[in-house]
Formats: sequence, structure tokens, C-alpha cells
Amino acid sequence: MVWIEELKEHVGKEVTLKGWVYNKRDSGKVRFVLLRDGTGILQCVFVDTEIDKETYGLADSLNQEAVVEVSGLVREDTRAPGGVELTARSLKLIADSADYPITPKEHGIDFLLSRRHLWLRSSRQHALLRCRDTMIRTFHEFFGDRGFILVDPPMITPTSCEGATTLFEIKYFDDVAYLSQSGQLYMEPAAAAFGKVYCLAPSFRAEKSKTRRHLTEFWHLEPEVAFLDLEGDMELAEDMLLFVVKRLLERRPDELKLLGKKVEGSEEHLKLLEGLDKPFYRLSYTDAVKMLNDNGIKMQWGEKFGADEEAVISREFDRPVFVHRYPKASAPFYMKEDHADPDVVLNFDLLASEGYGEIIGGSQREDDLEKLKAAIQRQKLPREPLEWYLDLRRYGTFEHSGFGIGMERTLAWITGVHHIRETIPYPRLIDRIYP
RNA sequence: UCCUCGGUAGCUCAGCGGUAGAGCGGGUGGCUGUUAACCACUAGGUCGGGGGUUCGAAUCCCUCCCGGGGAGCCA
Repeated sequence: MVWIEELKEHVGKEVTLKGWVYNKRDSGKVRFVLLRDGTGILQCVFVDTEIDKETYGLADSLNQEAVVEVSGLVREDTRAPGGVELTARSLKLIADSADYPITPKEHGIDFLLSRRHLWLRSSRQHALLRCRDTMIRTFHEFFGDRGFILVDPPMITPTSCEGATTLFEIKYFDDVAYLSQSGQLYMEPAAAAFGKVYCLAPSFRAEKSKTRRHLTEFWHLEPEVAFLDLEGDMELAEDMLLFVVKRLLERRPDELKLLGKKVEGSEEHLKLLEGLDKPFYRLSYTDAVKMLNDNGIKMQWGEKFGADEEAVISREFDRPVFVHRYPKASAPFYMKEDHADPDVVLNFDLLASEGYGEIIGGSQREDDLEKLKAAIQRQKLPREPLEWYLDLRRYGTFEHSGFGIGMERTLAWITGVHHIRETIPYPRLIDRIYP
């Protein structure tokens, strides 16, 4: 048995393949069956005068997504999609498939999401999930090459790490527990143990967000590095993204092109990615507010950026932009305050270009025990469940920084797809956990 | 939670007070190289549920359910 992706090595030879019927076309006494085996699509040609009646009749009656075994001669042919086709000699029906719902025609998003398990078979989803595979492997390679240790965080946690945001509550024997929103608090101790660490795990957010940038379950990559300051943290994020973007352009050009089909501005988007280089732009929160005010948007220092504000900022630049040093008042307790300006913290958001919004959020962590205690008190968080976290500041505290990056948002930005629900095999959305 | 758009054939949609429509998909037939093939014929409907207005409601009003897009929040 041969896979379709290997066929170029079998030109001129007889082979046997198994696969699903992707589509069927006919013309007079010729039947064209498009066979899909997961590694590619192959056109199988059945000619009435060259094979027996039974085989031809079977080819003529095949249903979409029926499983078949085909044998025949592999030939190069420019008329075939992919350049290689099969002159079929024999055909066996292994399993039939009646009334396959996803026909080669347009469908609505509700219909497709309800049939996600079948939708995965279509070419666009193939391209996207192949890019996802390459992207995730590349992230691992990037950190592996730099000596980072992969440390897996727990997904069942006793408390929230950032307090306010909504958590999924679960029953834990006779107690309550929560699904993790972030592995960060667990990466900081790991950084004290191994120096350079990262994790890649799902994070869960019970926010009732209904936008193209939100999932209730997403894959969260979080590096944490000892003896690294905010500037170093941004440089790490920059190097990482460049490495991953370059790799995708290199290894998945066909998939990126397919995904750009029928998408307005996709050529410009790919050119932008090809030209992507260091350094990304850096803009302090304070300067960003000034910039927005100069653009006629009224806002006070201290207010948060909304989607509109972020879009205005990212549209000003042709590369991703780091916005750093946000007001301390609305920052999570673990972010380190800036010695130069105690009203701000040493953190950053990375806004992707073209309105994709925030894909990375990071910070230098507060390493002063007293300041951290004060921040916990100020935000009215319970101290007792965080004692273990405070131990890091008691037993050899150290300067350290890290960030979190969402795999789905990053993939959406690189591939140019509009909604992140297509960038994960089985998206979990508000009011949608099937299939 | 709020704002907004929508629910009509298996799918995508048109119809928006007066006999339920198209394209695709299904079925049948035709065509010796098709590229979401094409051509002809054909079957297929409780117009999301309930209530109301009207001589008459898919169409107007109320209500509920379901879905899309967005806001807040975030990766």
C-alpha cells in the first residue's frame, strides 16, 4: 500500500491505494474519481473501454466519502490536480457513505461547526491544521535550541492566578477546584529550578466573549526566564515570533497560499510577513495615550485600551508593536513596578499588525517580598493560597520575566484567517462544546 | 451581560400582505479528459416554536428558542 504523498516516486509503476472519495466528475465514457487519503488528493481515471463493466459501473456509482481500494498505473499528467494521476485498473468498495452532509459547495458556519468532526476532512482545514502542526513544532524547536526545559503545569488548580477573571469551577472530590487560566505561577518556581523554562498547555477562560479572537479553551505557551529583565523579555518574544513566521513561510507556502484564496489583502499580508524583521516597534503606554490623543481619540492616562484603541495603534505600524509600562492601578499583582516611575509596571502587550490585536502579554515579575505582599493586599486577594508563591521571594529571590502567547491567535495572524475558531481542531466557544 | 443581524427544500439563499421559488446536492438520462465539469428531466417544504392583527400572514405585531457579528475582558 502506498500513500498519495509518495506517488511521485512511483511514476510508471502499478500501485494500490486506499482512501475516501473526495469528489467525482464524469464526461462521456470517462469517470474521474478524486481520492483523498489524508496525505493528498489523487485523480483516478476510469475509462469505459479499458476496464470491465463491473469496475466502471462501481466507479460511476461511488458516493462522496466512501472508502475504496484502487489499483492502477501512476502517470504524470498536467491535466490532473497535483500533476500525477492514476489510470485505474481495479476498484474495491470497502465502506459506503450515503448522503455525506458537507458537499463541495458553500456552507454556513453553524452547519460546519456542528459537523467539525467531518469538516476536518476538507482542504482548507487541512491547510490550517498542517500550519498549526508546523507552528507548534517550531515553537518547541526554538525553545529547545536555546536550552529551555519544558515543564508541564497543572490544569486543575486551587485558585485563580489573576483573581478577577472568570474561572471554570469543577468538583474535586468533596472540594471545589478550578481549571487553570495560566501556567505562569507554576513556571516561576520552575525558572528558579531550571533557569530557562516554558510550558505549552491549554488555558481555560469562562468569559462570555463572543468575538473572533476568543475561545474558552486555548493553547497557551508561556516561557519564564531567570535573570531576564523587561527589555530582554521583549527581545525573546521578538526572536521567537520571527523564527516561527520564517519557518511557516519556508515549510508551508502552499498551505498559506490556499488559505489566502478569496481573502482580501492576503497577498499584501504575506509580503508583510516575508519582510518581517527586527526590531518590532516599542511604544510606552504613556506615549500610546499621547498618540491616540493626537489622532483625535479622547482618553485619559490610566484608562484601558479598548479594541478601537488597539486597532488604531496597530494600524500605525507595519510590524507588530510592543506597548509597554501600563498603569500599575489595573495591573495584576505579580508585575514588577518600574523604579523610574512607580505609577507603571514593567509589562508589555504585543499587538499584531493588521488589527489582529493582542497576541502576547508579558512582564517582569515582582521579586521584592514586601512589595508583592502589599500588592496582594491592595487587590484584596487571599494570602494563604499564595504562600507557596511568596516562598520564591523568601528563598533566593531573583530577577525574572516571562510572557504568554496564544497559539490560536498567533496562527490566525500568520495565516490571515479571520476567526480563531478554525485554528484549533475542536474549538470550545461559549454555547458550543459539540462535537 | 449589553448592542446588532438572522432562522424559508439536505445545503446556500431570494421572496417581505394575495396559489412556495432559484442554484447546488439527491435520483434518472446524455456526452471519450473532467477541474466546485456541463446539458435535460425529476423528487423534495408544518417558511424556528407559540400567540395576536387581518377577508387573507413566510411577509405586520408580541413572546420564547436557536445561531451569526460586535462590545466589555483577555492570549
